[in-house]
Amino acid sequence: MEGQKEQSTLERIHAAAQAEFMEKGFHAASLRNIVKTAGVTTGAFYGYYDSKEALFEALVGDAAEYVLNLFCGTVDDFEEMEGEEQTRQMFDVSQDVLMQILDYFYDNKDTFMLILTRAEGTKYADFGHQLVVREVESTYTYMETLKKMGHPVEPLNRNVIHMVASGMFSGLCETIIHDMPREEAKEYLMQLQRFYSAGWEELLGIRFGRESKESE
Amino acid sequence: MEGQKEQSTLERIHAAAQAEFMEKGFHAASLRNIVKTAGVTTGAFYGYYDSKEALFEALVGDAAEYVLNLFCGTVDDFEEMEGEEQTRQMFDVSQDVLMQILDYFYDNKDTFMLILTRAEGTKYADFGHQLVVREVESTYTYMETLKKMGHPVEPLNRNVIHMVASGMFSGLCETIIHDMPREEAKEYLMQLQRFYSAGWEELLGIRFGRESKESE
Amino acid sequence: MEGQKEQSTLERIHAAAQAEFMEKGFHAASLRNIVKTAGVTTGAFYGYYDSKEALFEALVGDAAEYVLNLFCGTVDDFEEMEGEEQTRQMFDVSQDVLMQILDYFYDNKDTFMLILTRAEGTKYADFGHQLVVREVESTYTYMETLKKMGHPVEPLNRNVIHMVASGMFSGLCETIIHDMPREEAKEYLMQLQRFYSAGWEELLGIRFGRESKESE
Amino acid sequence: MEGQKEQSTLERIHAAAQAEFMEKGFHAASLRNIVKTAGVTTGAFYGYYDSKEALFEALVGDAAEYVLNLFCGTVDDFEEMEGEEQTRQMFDVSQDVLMQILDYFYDNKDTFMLILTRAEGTKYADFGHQLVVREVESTYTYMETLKKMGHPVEPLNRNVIHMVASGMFSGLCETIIHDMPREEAKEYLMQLQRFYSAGWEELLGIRFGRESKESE
DNA sequence: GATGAATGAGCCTTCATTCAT
DNA sequence: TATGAATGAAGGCTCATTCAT
Repeated sequence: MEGQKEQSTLERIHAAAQAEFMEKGFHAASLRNIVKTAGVTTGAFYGYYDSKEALFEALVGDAAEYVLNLFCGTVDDFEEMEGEEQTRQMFDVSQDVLMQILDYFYDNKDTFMLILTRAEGTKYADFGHQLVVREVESTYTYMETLKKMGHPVEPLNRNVIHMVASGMFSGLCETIIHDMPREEAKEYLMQLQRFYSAGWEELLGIRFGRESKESE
Repeated sequence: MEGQKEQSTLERIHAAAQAEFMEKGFHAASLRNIVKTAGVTTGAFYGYYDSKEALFEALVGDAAEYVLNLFCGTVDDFEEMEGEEQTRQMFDVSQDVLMQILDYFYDNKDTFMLILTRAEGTKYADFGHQLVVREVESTYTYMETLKKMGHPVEPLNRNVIHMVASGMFSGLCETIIHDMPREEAKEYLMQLQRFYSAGWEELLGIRFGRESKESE
Repeated sequence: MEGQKEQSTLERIHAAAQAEFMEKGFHAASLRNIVKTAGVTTGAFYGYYDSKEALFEALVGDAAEYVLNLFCGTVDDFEEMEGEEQTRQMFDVSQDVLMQILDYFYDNKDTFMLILTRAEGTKYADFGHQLVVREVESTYTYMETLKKMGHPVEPLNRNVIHMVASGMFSGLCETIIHDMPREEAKEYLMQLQRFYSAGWEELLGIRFGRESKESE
Repeated sequence: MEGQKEQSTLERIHAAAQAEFMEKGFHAASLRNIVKTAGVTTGAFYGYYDSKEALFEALVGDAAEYVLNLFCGTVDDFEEMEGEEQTRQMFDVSQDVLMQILDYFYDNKDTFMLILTRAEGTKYADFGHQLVVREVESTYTYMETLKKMGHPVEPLNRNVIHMVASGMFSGLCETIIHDMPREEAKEYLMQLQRFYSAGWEELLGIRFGRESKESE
């Protein structure tokens, strides 16, 4: 309270852990190294966390959950729309949520670097896969809806959708992984979205409504 | 001599290593566990390989190199074509090499599961990234060529190309990662290619020649 | 708190290490054996030292450095004297420093047994050689001084001086190596010094000033 | 017989062993390394020798024994002389045997480097000590003889003799250890002998007959 | 005489975690 | 809340030597 310069024990542990996990990955990271860097003792550490895994979770858990919730919530909302409305809104909703995620990634860059590249051996290793799976499910349901609405949609296997969705997520992640500047990344993401929209239209044989591209 | 069932020591080591690496990843895999499963002593193991890393390399090195060479060779050849020829052939060349890679992935499924998902801590951890980088470079060069040929191509930043290429590769990998049947996977990949072609056409504002889609 | 008999962990490690190194030499000594004898685990050991080598150093480092400094300091001081003064004091200074070293050897007998006979594989393996080299340099300088002062000194090659100095040091070490009683050793050392003085006088063709031998 | 270029298996083993022992010392030397360098298999090696120790012995045994016999034989012969004769001959006999040893050292330089500096862990570690002990015994006996002959010899403790003899041997060894040229080494050794003679005369209070120093 | 795969004990070192203080 | 010594299992790896061929 008196001075803001001094970091609390916990803060020092977090900082040291972030650096160590980032440098070596979860498995190769050494807890002893972390506490040494943090300038605390092992005993002190175990007063805060029960294990190395718990420490990793503390570092990334909230952010991961936030994105998961953000994405799933958006998808849930989308699924409650009517079919026509879905087609009309799809592009914008998608663009919106992707942009939000991108922003959140950049707001918590270190954290998501950990999640996306250093989580092998933790339950966050399949973070991306979780998002993709939810996306696939939603897209599949949407396709069913289209069919029910009498639109002649080419039948697509869930696996294709998975492959596409996985690619989209992968592309999204490259922005922070390769340290692209945030504003540029937003540009890229919008281009990527146009790319994917065109792809979906090609595959489904339909056309989405979008404002960002009036022509044709 | 009597039966063919007996495996050689090396074969047993390989089998045990494949299983252990697959289960725990390179770092967490235990050499002691591997040799125990293989039914040999550590000393015996070191008669074959110099280190845990060398063992991993023996398991995946050739296959990784093969794909790298296959892909880079194809890209090299493509880059030596004339601009017009490139545009005409792009789709087919691309489809062809992707199909070859897919086939090779399935011919060596266990191996590529290791490379793609369990290589953290080895030099194969960036296998995908290497391919993507080469692809990006080639695409960028192609864009320059188009520009020189007088085609009005929308200027694309390397990073966007990277994001797209990374997504394509990611999609390709999902086939074996999620254990899709080979023949189905080929179908999916062809659809994915249509998807990506449409995406590129959208982004670049051009149209590729392809037989698989006469209409329009 | 209750009794003084209980040794600390570190003391037990030191004692066990001293015994093991003494018995087998640095290289052949087994850390596992040391910690077993000390009644601790390997982990406990590495809380104190970073390596087997660090343990050896902890056992002998200070003592080795002390003698090195004592000797070099004395030699440095000697070299700052004037030539005449040097000749006059040589015997006494030499006797004094040798006696001091002998005493220090005996005060730390176990330690110097390690340094002098069990240090192969460590940086202390050339402890004696270091002292000898310094002695040789000093003697050589003294010879030059004599020459400058106009004394007809027979020219001696550095190598001869090295051989003599090495012998003197070797003789000195035999006292503790062969477990001679300290007081007797002092007697022997004084005789050895008379021996070496006579040798030098013969070789250099001069005569040192000394009180212990008035006659002749 | 046909070609002299090809080395036999045994010769290659010897050469590799010499190099490995020289580089790392007996204990740290790796037999596997030796056979690899020699280009043979471990099995082949064990056809020649029963152990690493046996190999070391094969390399140095004969030479060590030769010097031991040469020295002890000389001392034995000396001890059979009459007292007066001993005093008269001492210097020459001593010089002669030292020169012979020096020559033999140089004739088998690699071998004696092994014996004198790399034998820790073998029975040759105390090679020097053995020579010294014999020398001490002889000198002590000689002193007794002198006493019996009525010469007023200052009583010397065996330990002093040991210290002196040890120094002499140490000086002798420095020649090959420090790679002094053979002919120079001989010069140095003669100077060393004058040094030691003067020392003994001082200590015993007698005078040896020697030709190399007529004066006085 | 030679092979070379295999042994099995041993090497030094690091790990995440516990617990008495 | 914190200490820090200690645990005990496990890590990858090397050793001299053996033995069926």
